[in-house]
Amino acid sequence: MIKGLCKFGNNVMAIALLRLMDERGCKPNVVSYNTIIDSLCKDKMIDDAFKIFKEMVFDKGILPDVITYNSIICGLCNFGRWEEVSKMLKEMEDEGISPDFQTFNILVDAFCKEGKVDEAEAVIDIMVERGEVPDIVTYSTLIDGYCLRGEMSKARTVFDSLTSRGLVPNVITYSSLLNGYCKTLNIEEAMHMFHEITRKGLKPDIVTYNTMLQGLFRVGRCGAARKLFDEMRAQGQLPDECTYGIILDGLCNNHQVEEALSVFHLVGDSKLNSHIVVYNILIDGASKCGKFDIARALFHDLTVNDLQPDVWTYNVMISGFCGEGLLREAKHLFYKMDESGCPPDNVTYRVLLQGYLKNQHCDDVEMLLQEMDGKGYSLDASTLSLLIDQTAAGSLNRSMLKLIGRLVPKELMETPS
DNA sequence: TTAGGGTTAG
Repeated sequence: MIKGLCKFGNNVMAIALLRLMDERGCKPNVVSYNTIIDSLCKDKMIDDAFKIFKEMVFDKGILPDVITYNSIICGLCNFGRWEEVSKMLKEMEDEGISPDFQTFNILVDAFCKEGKVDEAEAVIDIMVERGEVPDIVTYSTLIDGYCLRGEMSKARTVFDSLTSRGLVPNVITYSSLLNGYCKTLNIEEAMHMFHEITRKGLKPDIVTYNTMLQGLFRVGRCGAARKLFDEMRAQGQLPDECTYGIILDGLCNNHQVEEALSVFHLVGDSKLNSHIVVYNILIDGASKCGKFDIARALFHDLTVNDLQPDVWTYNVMISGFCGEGLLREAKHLFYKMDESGCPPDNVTYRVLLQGYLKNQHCDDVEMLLQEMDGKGYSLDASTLSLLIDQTAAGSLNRSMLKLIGRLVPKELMETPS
């Protein structure tokens, strides 16, 4: 019952049920608590999960087990709350609960997602030292980590080592490697992987198809993408919202915005079009192709269709306004997004700053830099070089250099260009 | 009667 409620995302009801159980003398055990804690962590409500955790331990005197810790550690990892992860690991050891196979896999995954493959490899070493045997998930995760960094030969080495470890790659393993090849634009090798899947008696799933489709669009092979799309449907794989996004984005990036828009209109009033991502892709595509009037119309349609713009939507629109030289409108939207409860992120600042710089709005540049400084944001390499160029050319006041210096992130200080 | 992996837009 608790699990059912959690599954439907109804954590509040699940917690209420937990309390009711307690009142009626049916004491919740560690399993009931774990179910709720895990669900809260998955719904990104990590602080609520902590509250329930504390209630379980301190009020009810129920001891957490390795599953409790794994759920919380996984939730913390997803938020990059590393210090707390270490704290929880230490707490586990203190309580005499050893991290298990899954604890290690969670850590490997977390490091790989951050591109920290060396750390992930180190975790695997510790895992082996402790007598745990890494499985296909562990290594597929590691392959993902290398793919994310574009280190395909290392990803390949891990993949090739699987058989000697007695592990059999599954469709997810293949898709991970295929994804790496697509991202590095090695479409031949990606296609080869794709064919390997069926050759090994496995079946490409929706993610495999989506990944391959995106790869084909990225290298401009729209015809091949079309053929694959037909093939996937013939194989009984139903396109999902991800497929839809990939196709719209693929068409836009291959100068086929008209085609993308006609697909969008053909889909019409369906659930597929009720997703903000779809609008973001089209608004971006239209404005990049110089059809900013269409982008504006789509942005306007959001309110009509009761869709809430997100930070991407605003960024794409602000970028579009800047590209059109409509700085006043860009600035207006920048303030409006914050008022609408959607605070600007580092991309917003980057986009608007570049717009101001390219249009020589020096006062606005300074104001924005100060705002970034106050909020702890930092500059990216390309905006920084624009700033430096314009200061050198005398179009920006040199007094701003100190402020700019504070906004240079550590990574950029270490690699002078 | 609870926990782990891959795909979507700046």
